Amino acid sequence: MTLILMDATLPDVLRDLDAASLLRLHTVRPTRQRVAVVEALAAEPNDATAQDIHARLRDKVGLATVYRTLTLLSDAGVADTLNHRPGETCYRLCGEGHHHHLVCGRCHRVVELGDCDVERRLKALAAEHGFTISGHTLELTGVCASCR
Amino acid sequence: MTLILMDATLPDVLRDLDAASLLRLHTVRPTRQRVAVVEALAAEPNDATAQDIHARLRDKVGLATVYRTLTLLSDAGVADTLNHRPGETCYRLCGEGHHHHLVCGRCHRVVELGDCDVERRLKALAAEHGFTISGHTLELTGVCASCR
DNA sequence: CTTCCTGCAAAGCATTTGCATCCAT
DNA sequence: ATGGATGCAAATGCTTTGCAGGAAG
Repeated sequence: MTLILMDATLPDVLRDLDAASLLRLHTVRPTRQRVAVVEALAAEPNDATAQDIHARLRDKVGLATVYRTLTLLSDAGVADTLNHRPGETCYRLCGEGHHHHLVCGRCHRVVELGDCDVERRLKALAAEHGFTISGHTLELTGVCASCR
Repeated sequence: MTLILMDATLPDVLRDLDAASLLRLHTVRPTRQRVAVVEALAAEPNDATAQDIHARLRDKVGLATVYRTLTLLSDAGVADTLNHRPGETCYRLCGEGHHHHLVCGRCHRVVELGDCDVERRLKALAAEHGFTISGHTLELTGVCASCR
């Protein structure tokens, strides 16, 4: 069940399952604040920082709770943690599909790549080391065409 | 010339080139502090944070200068920036070969992977988007065998 | 009731910045 | 001399924590 969710795309997850049910599935008590955070996370087109989420939920959820909730969601396997940027941690709901980015080191432009077959190889590689992969981040650093 | 350095392994870089020459090659003025930082970076077995470097250079280089120097080295293409961990930025000299990690989300154990042919594919992929790649980080998140 | 959550404000850290001083050309 | 580099300390900004009040089972 969980696995199915993990592989589904975000729209699918939300179509079939409300935030509260998603939380229960992962043995996380669905409080008002947690539901709000999950929904905010789902509403975010890409990744979101705790600050981003809190901005959407002003007056509804305290900043500290947003931080605590995101950590909780990550531990529970509901959200993935991304460390793209130095100084802040990004989150996204699991099951949105992996994102690969091309980051220009000069202008910081970001090109988003779709899934590719590299992915399949990575999972096989991880399996050889006894790992069960729940997510990954690939960051390519370089200079984009226009900057060059 | 630069390219050769980028592809060499760390020991090679240090065998043929002292820190000062390495800096000059990248048009960076080799001050006493910068040379010290490069050497400290080379002495570090894996990645190092600014704090790590500063710990090795107590009384020799101020913390602020370590930060400024690492940023400079990264911009100049002497060092790569890694965002493994939330809250702190890691650096390593370019040319140490790319590191791939398997990170256990539960016990945080890290398994280091050697280079693999996935790399070649990534560069081709980036080229299709007009990017010139100088480095990359791949982070796989999951649960290791013993935790499972 | 009892346990877990939350909010608020007060820390905690890594990192950056302002400014006076110092160094190299 | 002159522009860049450094050190120190103050300031930032993200994140965590302590604690008292609240919600859920």
